[in-house]
Amino acid sequence: MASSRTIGALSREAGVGIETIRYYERIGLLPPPRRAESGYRHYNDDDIGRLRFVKRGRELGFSIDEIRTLLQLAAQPEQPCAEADRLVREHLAEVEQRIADLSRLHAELAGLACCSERRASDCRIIEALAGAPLPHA
Amino acid sequence: MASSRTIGALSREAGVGIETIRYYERIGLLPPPRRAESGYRHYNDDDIGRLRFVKRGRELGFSIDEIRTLLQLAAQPEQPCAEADRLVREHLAEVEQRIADLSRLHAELAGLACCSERRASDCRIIEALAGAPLPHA
DNA sequence: ATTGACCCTGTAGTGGCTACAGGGTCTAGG
DNA sequence: CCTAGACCCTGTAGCCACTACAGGGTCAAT
Ligand SMILES: [Zn+2]
Ligand SMILES: [Zn+2]
Ligand SMILES: [Zn+2]
Ligand SMILES: [Zn+2]
Repeated sequence: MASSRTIGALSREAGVGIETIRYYERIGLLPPPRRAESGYRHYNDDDIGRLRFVKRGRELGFSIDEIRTLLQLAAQPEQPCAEADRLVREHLAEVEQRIADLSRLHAELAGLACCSERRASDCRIIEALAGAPLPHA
Repeated sequence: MASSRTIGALSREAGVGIETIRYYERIGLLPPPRRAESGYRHYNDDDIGRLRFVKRGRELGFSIDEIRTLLQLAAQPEQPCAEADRLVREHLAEVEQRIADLSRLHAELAGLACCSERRASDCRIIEALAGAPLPHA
């Protein structure tokens, strides 16, 4: 017995918003589901699987396009998975880059804190933004 | 002699794109500059200062709204700078949160790597996305 | 029959730019 | 004086990945 569910039920089962599901369909990430006579969408078990796949991909920070590729790879079970591996490595490098950027930012911001006793004209934060040279201590 | 420059010159001096400068003006982050009879914008030295302030703020990851607030604070030199300090702390917390999120992501992705010798049907990456339980090693 | 939960389409908004299209202006060289 | 090319103008649309309506139709229980 293949179970069938409306978009609301799918939304609850997969933990993805209704609007988001319709958006994924619109951009071709999910296939158009069967429709009842009323026009209501009806989803089967494969559809949950696919949507959960997308959700996990997003949680891992993959872009929609990267997920599109991963879905294609998953649909060709006999092909070697080298490309999936490459994609993960590439994405890992992106994440590392973002962490490095944010860490640099963090250090700069941490160096600015704690001057709330001054007037704005002497504030280190304002000075740093306005371009006054900071003492290089 | 107050020097005056067109938008192209300002763009080069501040290191901010022309389209971006016009965008900042449109959203009220920069004041509308003097105009020549031709309609060309002309900027003075204060305008460079303000634009550089904005640029540094963006480089530090502040949102446009945060920069708006910082600009207002900088314009009131007699006020105490407690609010600027609070804003920086708050922003620092945001950055820390983002780093934490990305680090979690990084760990998960790193745990997936290196299976390019297999077929897609056995690929750990595909399995992990499809929801197959990973051995908890 | 009515209520209220659910569903539909289509459009517009978010942030922070960026990229045109389709024009006008300015300046240096010939 | 004329023209080429660099520069400038406005207005609009696109990017990403959603999210939030407005204005309607459908379904199940009472
Ligand atoms: Zn990626
Ligand atoms: Zn201060
Ligand atoms: Zn912030
Ligand atoms: Zn693999």
